[in-house]
Amino acid sequence: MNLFAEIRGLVLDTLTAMTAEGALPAGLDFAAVAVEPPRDAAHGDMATNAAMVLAKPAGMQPRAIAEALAARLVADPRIMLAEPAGPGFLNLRLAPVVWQGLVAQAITAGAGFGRSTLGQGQKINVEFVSANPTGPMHVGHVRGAVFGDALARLLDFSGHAVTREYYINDGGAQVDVLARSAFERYREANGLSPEIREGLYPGDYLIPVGEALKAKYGTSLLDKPESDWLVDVRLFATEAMMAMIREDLALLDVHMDVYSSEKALYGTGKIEAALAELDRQGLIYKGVLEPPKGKTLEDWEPREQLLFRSTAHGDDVDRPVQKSDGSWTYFAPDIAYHFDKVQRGFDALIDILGADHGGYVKRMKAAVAALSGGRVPLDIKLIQLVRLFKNGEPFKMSKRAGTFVTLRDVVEQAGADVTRFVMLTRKNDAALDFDFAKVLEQSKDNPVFYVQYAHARICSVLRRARDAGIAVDDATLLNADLTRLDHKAELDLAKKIAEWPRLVEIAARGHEPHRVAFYLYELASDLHGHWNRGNDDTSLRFVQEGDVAATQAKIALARATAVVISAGLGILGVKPLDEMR
RNA sequence: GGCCCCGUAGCUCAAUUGGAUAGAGCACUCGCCUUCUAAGCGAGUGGCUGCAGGUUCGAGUCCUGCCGGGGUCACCA
Repeated sequence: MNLFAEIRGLVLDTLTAMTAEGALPAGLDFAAVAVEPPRDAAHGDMATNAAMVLAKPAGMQPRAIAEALAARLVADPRIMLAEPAGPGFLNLRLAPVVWQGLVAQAITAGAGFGRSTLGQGQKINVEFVSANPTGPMHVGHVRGAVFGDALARLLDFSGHAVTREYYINDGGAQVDVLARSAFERYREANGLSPEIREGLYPGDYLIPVGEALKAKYGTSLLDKPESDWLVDVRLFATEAMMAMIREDLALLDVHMDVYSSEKALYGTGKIEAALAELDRQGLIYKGVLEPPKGKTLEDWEPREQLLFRSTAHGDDVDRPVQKSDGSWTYFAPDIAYHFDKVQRGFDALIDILGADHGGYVKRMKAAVAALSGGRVPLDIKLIQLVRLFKNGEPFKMSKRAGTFVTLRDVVEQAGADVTRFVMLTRKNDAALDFDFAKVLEQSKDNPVFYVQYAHARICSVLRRARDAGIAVDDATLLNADLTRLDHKAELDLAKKIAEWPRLVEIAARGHEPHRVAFYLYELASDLHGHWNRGNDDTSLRFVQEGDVAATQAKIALARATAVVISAGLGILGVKPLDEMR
């Protein structure tokens, strides 16, 4: 239940009534009327812009509308005060009983508090990671994996039917390289010295693949030409890599619903079908592209290629779908793949790509726009890179894989929860510094710890109350006399909790999970602040000696805070802690 | 050169999708532990939101043009 939406409903009803009474001209559009928390708490609990938005179309002074609206709103028991302010805002102050009731709502809803029906069950596909199956996940994949998974959780929480999907890039030349690299390890397993030539993958992670190949094929492949073993070894090695990738992702608690293979699109007619659909729309033609301006390519030569008229849907130039040797470009099967997603009935698609793929965005959007008849929106989130540090020094590590920091390295150093949280404390399109020393620091400088500590403190209070023989189970708390929560500091904390359902919707609408992390930090800050107020004013402590009723009311507030922290961390994929140890 | 992203306090970043006097943390200054966890809290200092125009009741946010940083640019995925 979004309290802001509820009050907006009240405002709209009131405006409608005013129209009926002739206090407002008929036919006004209320769509732009908003009810929001004001930036400055001194302005009240909520503010509506109704008077400003309606002044011009109504041909009235904002002030006059605001005053008329205010006079009617205060008749509602939820509205304690309504006063026009500034250029025409109407500031609202809500009755304490609203906030007290909200505490009960949060406890009742528990982990589901803030769940929204915003998505209306809309089917939405989140494609992320989609790394080449040629080795373990490395640090560059971590942020995209965490972001995609958190976004999926956020969309699920806000009422969407989410599918997490991984597109296996197993159709290109790099999986042939993988096969040859694995074959050398297979020779090595048979006692021969491997020839890891330039361009092959040198990583140790292929040694067990070579041994597995030996277990399966013995020595039978050793003397055969590549053409005899390439297909089998490639399949074997690719599957081994995918198994490893799944394990890596599981370390971060990331689990895909669907794995789609690029290679599987070849030979099925799906690529041809997708291009035929584009062709039917007159978007496929043979042509020669202009050389890129301002950049000299020595080996440039005019080439006639099969092109997709992506410029018809907002791209800057048309894009080749076929190489000069007649084989498909990477783009062609990806078009087919997105066509497949459209045909599977998704209402919206999201792709999460590295920022270095920014040049790919327009053409993919163009393809989806054409193939779905403009019905299915595609949002592409570009993930900026992560710079690793340790105590402020650039961090390089190369144990297992030889040349790069792996996902496993990061998780083993920092832990999954810390890694996930930190990766989500920045907008996706801003670069992020990840310092192994700082993220493990146990101080308020570290947002992960800070939020966890707030949750642990609340659990500590609950334990203390139980030790004192006070019942604090949810059912009891719901029956507590919440009107005892009458102090401004307590109501302020309840107000922060009230923002949660609204924040979920804003974050979900914008595909911006980082907002959850920032909100949790603010909520934790409010909790810590309130906690310390108990130092000076013992009447604000959660546990009140000799007053069970007051204790239960105050602990209900603490419990509601914990519920929100827990729900928020759930979206980030981080486990709340009951104690800090 | 084209396109995309970024530019906000000394530093790292937010800013409720166009709202009121632009907010946090760090750093700096000053306070708070016989106390439900001081692993914390409070107060203060700090801004021409890169620059210049435009749109409107109102712009960090939208539009145009510059400046600076990053990414990317036909037969790589």
